[in-house]
Amino acid sequence: MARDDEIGDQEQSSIAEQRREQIIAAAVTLFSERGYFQTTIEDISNAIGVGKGLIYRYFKDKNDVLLSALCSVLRGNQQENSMQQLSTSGPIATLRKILANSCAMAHENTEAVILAYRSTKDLMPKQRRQVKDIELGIARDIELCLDACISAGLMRPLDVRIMAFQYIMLGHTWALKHWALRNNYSMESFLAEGERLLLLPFLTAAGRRKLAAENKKRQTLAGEKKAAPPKQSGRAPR
Amino acid sequence: MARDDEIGDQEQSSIAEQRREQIIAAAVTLFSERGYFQTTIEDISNAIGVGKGLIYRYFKDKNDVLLSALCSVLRGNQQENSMQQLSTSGPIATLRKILANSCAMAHENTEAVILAYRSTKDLMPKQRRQVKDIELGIARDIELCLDACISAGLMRPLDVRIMAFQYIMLGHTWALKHWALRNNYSMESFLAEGERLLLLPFLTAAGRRKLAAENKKRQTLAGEKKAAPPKQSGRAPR
DNA sequence: CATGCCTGACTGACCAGTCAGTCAGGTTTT
DNA sequence: AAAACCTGACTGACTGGTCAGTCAGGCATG
Repeated sequence: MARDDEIGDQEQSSIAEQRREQIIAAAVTLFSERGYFQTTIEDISNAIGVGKGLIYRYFKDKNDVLLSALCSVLRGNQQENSMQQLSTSGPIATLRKILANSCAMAHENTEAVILAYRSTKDLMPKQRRQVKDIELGIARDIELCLDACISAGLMRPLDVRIMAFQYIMLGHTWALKHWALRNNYSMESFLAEGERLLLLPFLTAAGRRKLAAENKKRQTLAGEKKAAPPKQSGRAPR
Repeated sequence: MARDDEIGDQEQSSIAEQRREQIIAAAVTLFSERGYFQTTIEDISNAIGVGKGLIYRYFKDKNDVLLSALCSVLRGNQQENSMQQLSTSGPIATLRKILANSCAMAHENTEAVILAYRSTKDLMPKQRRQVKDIELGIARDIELCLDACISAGLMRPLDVRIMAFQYIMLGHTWALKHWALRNNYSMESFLAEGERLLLLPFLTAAGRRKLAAENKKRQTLAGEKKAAPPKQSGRAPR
């Protein structure tokens, strides 16, 4: 039915691989909305208009669907990060990009982030390990970047492991506490305040100079593309 | 069977109220361990050595048990905080106490914190509101304390709402990411680094003086009770 | 014997996972 | 080119099992 009209942006060729992706996509949506245990395999198969039995051609069992869904979610933002990890711009720019990506990702996939916190424990221990290793990988990347800033004299020495998790948690907080924050902040203002809390205070004089220079450059370079660099946070009225 | 031998430390008089507490305690433990959907009502009743039907004398249905369990968990640390909110010592000391309580609570009730993140969505919308209101109350308390610090000139102005959630999330992070942090940090070293990230950088000169004075006083006052005030974080080897 | 705490067998709904069977498309044979 | 044959993706009725919630009856106490 709707098989041929939505391919084209997919790089995966194999038709079987496409089905797999399709199932995972539906699973992420449904698990996010209703939770793992309140979603039946039939819900998933109905969502993509196939029979129940077909799911079991592609996945061992329901738990296997969950594992794939969670991995897909987690890898979603790991990729975005590591792509630009040792980017051409300096380590401070990279750090900012990490914060920005983390928030943007949490903004667009709020439900998926929540799903990860909700359902990781429903996996078997070995699968849980797998999911955690992905997150550790993300943390490691951030640590490297922080280390780079510190040894370049741009940032004061600090515990990079804990700071890395603070960086990760900034985006997660935006997703997990959206019910308390969304009314009062835009994602941009939240991110700006995040930088003010997790980046600015730890820069050395040199680091601050670098940051200012980057801001200036970006301002001139981008011209009028965006009015002003985020400066004031949108504090809530009440 | 095991009905009479474990009462006595309970201050609640009504025998019915005691049963309720007993059920909630068992529910918190079991839900934490296995999750809401993988815990049966019979599991709970067996855990306290009563029949299944009895649970329904005290709770409308299984969901009602979950609500009570979650509220019990959340109220656990709200109380501890607000007790000392407008404490006799200054607002900075209070702020530190909030961080310390948050971490200590997360340390002792790791599973319960995780439970809250896992299962709040399994409540009905109205009940969910209830749980969130409790957390908003906690945030409000912290905001007040931050405001007090700022208007006393001890802390530089910042967005107190977001900072309040950073404070809450510090403890939650200790619980949620314990699998990555517990090997490398003691709760004390984590807390110390937390202060270094979320308190110290935002103090004014006056604030830092105040903090130093408090540390000194506590050091002399407590004598040799504890060797040194936390100074170096225990960064991990690998 | 009456009151009320308590029990656990029972019911009905629900669902993961299975499997015999269908059918559209391709390949070989005539 | 037509007929016979094959393949494997796909279906959905079915099974076996689980569990929330009920209720008739048990037991203890006053």
